[in-house]
Order: sequence, then C-alpha cells, then structure tokens
Amino acid sequence: MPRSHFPEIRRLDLFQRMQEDNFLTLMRGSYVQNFPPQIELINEGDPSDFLHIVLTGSVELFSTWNRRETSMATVHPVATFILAATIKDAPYLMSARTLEKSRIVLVPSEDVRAVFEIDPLFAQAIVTELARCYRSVIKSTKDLKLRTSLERLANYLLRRQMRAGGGAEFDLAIEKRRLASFLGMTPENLSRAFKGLQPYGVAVEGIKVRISDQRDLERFAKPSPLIDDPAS
Amino acid sequence: MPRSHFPEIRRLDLFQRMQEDNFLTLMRGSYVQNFPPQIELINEGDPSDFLHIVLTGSVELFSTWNRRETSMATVHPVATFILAATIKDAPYLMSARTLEKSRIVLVPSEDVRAVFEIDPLFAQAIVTELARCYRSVIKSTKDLKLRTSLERLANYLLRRQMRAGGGAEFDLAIEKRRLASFLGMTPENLSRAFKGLQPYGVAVEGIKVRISDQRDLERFAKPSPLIDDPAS
DNA sequence: TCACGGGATTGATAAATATCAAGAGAGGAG
DNA sequence: CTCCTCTCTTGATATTTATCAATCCCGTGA
Repeated sequence: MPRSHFPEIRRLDLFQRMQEDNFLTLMRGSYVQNFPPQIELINEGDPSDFLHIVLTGSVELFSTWNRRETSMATVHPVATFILAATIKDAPYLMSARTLEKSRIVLVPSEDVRAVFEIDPLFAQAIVTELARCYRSVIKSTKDLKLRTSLERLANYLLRRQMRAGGGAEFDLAIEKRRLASFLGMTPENLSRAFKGLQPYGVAVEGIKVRISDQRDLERFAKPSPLIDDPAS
Repeated sequence: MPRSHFPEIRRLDLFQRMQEDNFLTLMRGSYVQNFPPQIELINEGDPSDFLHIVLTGSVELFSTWNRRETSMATVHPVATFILAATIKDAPYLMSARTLEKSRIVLVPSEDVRAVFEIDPLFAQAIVTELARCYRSVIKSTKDLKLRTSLERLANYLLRRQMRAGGGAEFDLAIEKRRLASFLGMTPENLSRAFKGLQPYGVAVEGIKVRISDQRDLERFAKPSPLIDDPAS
C-alpha cells in the first residue's frame, strides 16, 4: 500500500481525526488493488472481510433476490462502503461491482474493529458516519414509499442539479438503466417518465439534462429537506 | 424519574455495558411520561431534543409528504427510537405517535451526546445499535424494491410467525391498515393479498393467522436471511 | 468506412396496484 | 343491550407500472 494514497484517505471524515499511529496501523494492513470495469468486488451474503475505499473509478452497490436485481447506490471517490457489515462482523447485505476501471483500498475488517475499540475519535467518526448512512437510507425509503416514479425522478433531477452546482444544465451521473433501477422502475418507464416531465420544463438528450423552468419543476416535485437534502 | 424503571432500561443493549455513574447521569436528566393513545410525540422536522424509550404500550414511526403518509416502523417495549437524530443533532426524519396508552422515557439528547463522548462502552453500544438499525433499513429497502406486495406480505407473515414462536397459528401484531401502510400498499390491497395467499395455505380471521402449509408458503415467499432475518 | 453490439426508445399489451363506492362486521360507549 | 363508529372487505373501475417486441441510436473497433 503506497504511502502516496495516505493523504486522500486521511482526509475522509472517517479517518480525519483518529490517532496517527492507529491510522498507520490500519494502512499497514491494507492493500490497494486496480480492478477493471464490471468486476464483482463483493457478493451479498459473504462474510465482511474488508472495509472498502474507492480511490478512483466508481462502484455500484446492488442487491438481488429471486433472479431480480436492484441498484442500491453508487459510490464515487473518495468514499468508503460496507462500514456497517464490517463493524458488526456480519455478512454483506449488498453486492458491489466496479462500473469503470477503479482503484480500491481494502482494509481488513478485523483491524477496523480493533482500532475502533481503542481509538475514541475513530469510534466517534464511525458513529457519525453510520448515523449519516442510516438517515440517508431512511430518506430513500420515504422517497420510495411516498412518491410515484415520476415524482422520484423529478426530485432526483433536482438533487443532481444541486450537486452539479445548481445550473440549468447538467449531466446525469449514471447510466439510465442504472438510474431506473436505483429509482425503482424499469428502463422503459424511465424513458416515459422523462417524457412525462417535459411539460414541467425538463429536456434530456443523452446524458445532458436541461431544466428550463426551475420553478415549474419544483412545484411539481415538491422537494423536502427531510427526503432530499443529503446534509440534513 | 422513579428509580424503579432503571433496571429495565439498564438491560437494553444500548445501556447495558456503560459506566454506572454515566448511566445515572443520563437518568437524572430524564423524565417519564404517560401518554394516551394517538398522541403525536414527535413531528418530523423538529429538532431532536430527546432520545425516547418506550417502557409500555407501543409507538408508531411514520412519515408524511404531500398529504401522503406511510408507516415506517412500530416500536415495542423496551426499546429506544430516534437514536440517529439524537447523535447527529439533526432534525427528526420521522414522526412518532402512541398507538396505545404508553409510558415513555425522555432522555435529553444533549446528555446522550455528552455521555457518548466520555464513555467508550456507551459509544460502542451506540455504534452497534446504529449499525443494526442501518442494516435493518437496508433489508426493508430490498424488501420494497425486489418484491411484489404479495411476496412482501408472505415474508412478513413468516417473520411474524418466527417471532411468535414458530407455531402454525399466531396473531398479527398490528392493525391491518397499519400493516398495509408498513408494507407499502393500501388496506384494500392487503385484503386482496391475504386472499391471494389462501392457495398457499394462509388463513386469516381478524388478527388470527394460520399457516396450514408451511412448506408451500415458504416455497412461494422464498425468504432470505439477507432480507428477512432480523439477527443477521 | 461500415458492421456490430448494447443501451435507449417506442408502441402494444398485460399485470399490479390504487381509487372510489358500498356494505359487512366487530368493538366500544352509553 | 343497542347504537354508533371505524375498520375491514368486496366489487367495479382507473391508473400506474411492467413486460414483450421491435426499432433506433450511437460509439467502437476492424
């Protein structure tokens, strides 16, 4: 594990405030690996041997049941995933695959748990991170249960727009088929949903989205900080 | 806050291993209150002033958006709720109302955060609890996205059955209208879903459920520990 | 340049789910 | 005990969403 990666990892909320020697302990046991696209890193149900950190590329978290599959989240650099399983020493609940060529750090779960027990600041960061993740999933559940697919898409676009800087034009971050799955619908329906948002001033061409009437779309989408604000 | 309640609270995973004086600090600042049924304890969006503990009765966690409402969970004694908001000092994401006459302990969030910072065993318990909650919501998301309403009901019944001891006959724990909302469907559809499970050996009469052909129902429901096992 | 392959779109149809309206049943209050 | 209320159920219908099949589009690589 080359030291050159330490700074960007150290900068993560999770590792920022922990003791230096504990951080080094974690890094010593870790290793970096490059993966091609579409590689399955994790299979749900497997024991959680590693905490993963995405350095470059991107990773999709997804789940399957009875030959169906659904996209749960996409992880972009630099971020960790599968923290809860690591902490609980429980099987992964989601699978993970690379979407593009990706550089991933693997931190042995055992080490994470060991350091967690002796480093109060690390423990605190873990609590904060878990609470953030928990709240984020609750928001997504509310999104799923309280909104129609059209409303979900509208709010997704507004969130994306915000994250892209707030301009009228921005790019979809992920493939449409994946977006469809993430939003809990079929690709066909996503196409139709995009059309359904045209009357509210949404135009899509490839991965380019243009919101021509912000006010109108917001009046339809009715975004709420208790569902759509990732910070709250 | 009468000392008589200390033991049952102390027995909760969250408080079991923490230092005695810290526990007493928390209890000193807390108070118990009795609420009639159908009282709104918490309104989503409010600042999280208290960690709540249900001593008796039961509490429904629910969320609303755009005049729609959905049931998120039911909390039975003895258990805490709204831990994540308390820890993050962030607004509640869910509302809470009593379902019956209930005795609730209110622990000032400030105290919880303060003790959390000085008591490693308490911090550890919080991590475990948050990880458990997180995983439980992930399971519920998978349930929602990967299964039809009929499949969700079937698996819900199997989970209930398990929790009730595994016998062929058991009681529904909650009202059907609430169950419908919890499962993400309308009460009308829940009625039809129960009928739809008759061919698999499910009979319902009021709150009594009877599973006459366990094997058959399981073959249809295809329960998975990664969705349905609360312990995993 | 052109064929290839995979995602995206479109249309037609089917299935799932919600809505609306009415009626049945059960439990609580007086 | 009886009425009243509220939930639950049922049927009819509408809406939403999925499925299937065909075609389009676009980037890739020979």
